[in-house]
Formats: sequence, structure tokens, C-alpha cells
Amino acid sequence: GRQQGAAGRADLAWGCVAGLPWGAAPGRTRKKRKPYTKQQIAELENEFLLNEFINRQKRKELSNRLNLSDQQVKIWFQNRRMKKKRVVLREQALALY
Amino acid sequence: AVMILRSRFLDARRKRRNFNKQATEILNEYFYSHLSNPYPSEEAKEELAKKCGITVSQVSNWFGNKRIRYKKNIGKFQEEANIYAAKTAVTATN
DNA sequence: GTCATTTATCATGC
DNA sequence: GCATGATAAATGAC
Repeated sequence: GRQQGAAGRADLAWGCVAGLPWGAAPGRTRKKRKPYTKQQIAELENEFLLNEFINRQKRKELSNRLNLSDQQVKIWFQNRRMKKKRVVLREQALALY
Repeated sequence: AVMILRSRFLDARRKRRNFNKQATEILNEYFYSHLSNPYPSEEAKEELAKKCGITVSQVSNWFGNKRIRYKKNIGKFQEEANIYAAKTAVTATN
């Protein structure tokens, strides 16, 4: 197996509570997930239609305009590409029937 | 307008169905018998998906939800844990 | 870059 | 009214 991601990482998971760790205590606190506004999503989606891979240039101007960090925009495009793949696979599975 | 309806159709949350009792049994049995490391391999996921009659993605979703919700409130799942612990103990004896 | 995850949130079932 | 499955932000391995 690949065993990637936060699983098996010592500095991300919670720590041993009642005898079952799955990881150790977090060194740095994880940033809380914060849903984006409809306007932010609308503009991100609009840019995604133009190009699924965004330039550093456009990324910077977009993050400025939407009041998001440069990395947040980068991560959003990564997750958006994963979502598209998920949807495509689902449609293929549906098309079989 | 059309795109919105399309996206809503593709959002599986709007047509969520609970898994049948047998599938939940199978998933819980695996979870509690691997409580020290409840991370099934890709092969194990495929086998679980086949036995449960669901997709691999649904298996991943189930384990993701199960791990976080168990971890957040172990006490709430204590009874359930005991049930499946006893069940696997019996099967190990036979 | 992908992608398996963690966590919070969403939408639904009952 | 919470339980449950799926999705949306965020992290980290590779």
C-alpha cells in the first residue's frame, strides 16, 4: 500500500485518548475549514472553465480580488480537478446502465 | 440555469440512501477488528465494496466518517465496539 | 502535479 | 432532533 496523507503521521492526528492512537498529538494546529462564499466560488469556477491549471500570475490577481491567500486558490484548483475526475467517473459508471 | 440543475443532479448528497443493515455489519466488523489500524488497503476496499454492494468510494467515505466520529466520541461507540468484538471472538473460536 | 486523508459542513433519512 | 452518507477546505506523502 501507499500509506500516504495524514494517516500514519505523528504530527497531525490527535493523540492517544483511551488507548487507540492512529497517530500522535499535533504539533501545529490545523487550520479550520472555512466554506467560501458564493461569489468566491462563482469566480473560481469561471476561471476553471477557462483553464483548469492556473498561472501564478492569474492566481495572484484572483486571490487578491477574492480576498483569499495564494495557496488557497492553488489548493482550490487542485481539489476542483479531483472533483471533476470524480464526476466523470460517476457519469461513466451511470452510462453503463 | 441548466448547469445548476446539472450540478445538483451530480451532487449525491441530494439523493443519499442509507446502506442496508448487512453492509453496515460487514463494514463495522472490519472496522472493529482492525481498530488499531482501521485503514483498509485498496484491495481490501474493493473486496468490502463487492461484499457490501457499494462502490469503493463509498467504502472510503464510510471509513473516513467512521474514524473521525469514533475518535471524537469513543464512549458513544463503546457498546457497538463490544458487540463486534464479541462477534469476531466467536468467529475466531469456530 | 496527483491523491488518500482529516475535519467541518451540507443534505437527507427517519 | 440527531444519525448518516457525501462533499468542501486543508494537509501531507510521493
